[in-house]
Amino acid sequence: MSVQERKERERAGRERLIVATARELAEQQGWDAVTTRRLAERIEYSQPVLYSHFRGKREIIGAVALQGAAEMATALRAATSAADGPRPRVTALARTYLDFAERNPAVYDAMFQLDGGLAFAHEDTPEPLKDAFAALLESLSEVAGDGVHPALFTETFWAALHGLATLTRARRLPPEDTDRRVELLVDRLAMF
Amino acid sequence: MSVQERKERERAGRERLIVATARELAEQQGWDAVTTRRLAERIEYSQPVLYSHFRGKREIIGAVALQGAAEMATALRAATSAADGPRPRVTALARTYLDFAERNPAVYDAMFQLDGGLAFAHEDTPEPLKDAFAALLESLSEVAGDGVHPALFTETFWAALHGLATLTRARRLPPEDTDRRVELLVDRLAMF
DNA sequence: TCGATTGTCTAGCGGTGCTAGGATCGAATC
DNA sequence: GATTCGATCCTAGCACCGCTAGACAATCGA
Repeated sequence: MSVQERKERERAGRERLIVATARELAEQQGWDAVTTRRLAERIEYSQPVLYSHFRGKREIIGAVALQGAAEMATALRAATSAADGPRPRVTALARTYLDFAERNPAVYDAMFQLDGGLAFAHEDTPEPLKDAFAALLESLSEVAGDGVHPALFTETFWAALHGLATLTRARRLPPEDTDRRVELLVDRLAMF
Repeated sequence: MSVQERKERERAGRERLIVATARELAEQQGWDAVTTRRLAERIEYSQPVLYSHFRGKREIIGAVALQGAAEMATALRAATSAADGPRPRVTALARTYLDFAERNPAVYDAMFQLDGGLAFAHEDTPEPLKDAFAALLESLSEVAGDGVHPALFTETFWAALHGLATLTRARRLPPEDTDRRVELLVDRLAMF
């Protein structure tokens, strides 16, 4: 049994290597640069090895997305638990979200822009994605306001953040005023 | 001179044909299906002809984006001018925006998701893009509220709409509650 | 009618995601 | 310790991509 176990360990390790390398390459040079050939070369295996771990490039993107979702959830919870009171919590949440998107553009793309073959807002949504949404919900439900469903409020707030994140990074919005936009968003949307 | 004029007319007509065909193909089968080969085949010319009109695929996307921006500006102005009072105007604006995005997903992608080689929020931003933003600004500046810069408010409101549009279409948000999210957004963000 | 110019096409480059089929290597058996 | 045999991996190649060089044909002005 030990031999099988070692092989499985090695296999799992290589899978992690693939995901980490894809992520690294995507952050360095963009997802367009993440070709199966380049990826294979970087992990020092041939292309077909990738396909023994993932169905295709799409699934590799999906794996990066899941990793990112878990990290984002952790970051959001760390930020909100360090803040005192509803208003600072929501502000911290928004800032942390946008900060994550800015610091990890490729991961953010994998999560929300690219097709990673993942199901969202669905029963068979992968756990990390549900948990990231839950992290948003935890801090936002307390400021949803009377008669507004917390999930609906969270979705709307999230959409606003997502819009800011993507439009800013795609150079559709000048980056200088991000803080003021966040302030406006928090002031108006959240009910303290 | 007449001969030259005729040629120029024909050339302009063919350029319109290329843009229209690219748009049609993108709406039918997605931008991935818009390959230079397929596009050339549909307009019944060879591939290199495309490159005598546009520098490359990117510029074709950009042309579709500009067309879309002009249409969106028209649609927004039509909707807002038909509404009476600030609140109905903003509601109509938001609904029309999301409706446009839903009805013309490929065009919307060309405008805001894909790289069409266009400059945004910049002095040499193409006129249709500036005008589409102006259409938003016209209706939104009256509800920005005291002490809030109209442009900043418009950017934030736009970002929220953009987030709703993209997340909904990417199946990150369930489409059923769109109207309620819009209602929430208008109620909270706009100051009547 | 001829030469020049314009316009268009064929063919091909280097790249993409993905896969079939053969070689190789290591583990289990005798 | 030799031998089988199955898992593992790689070479080679498919059809497609965006883009372009260079040959060819049609059209124009003289």
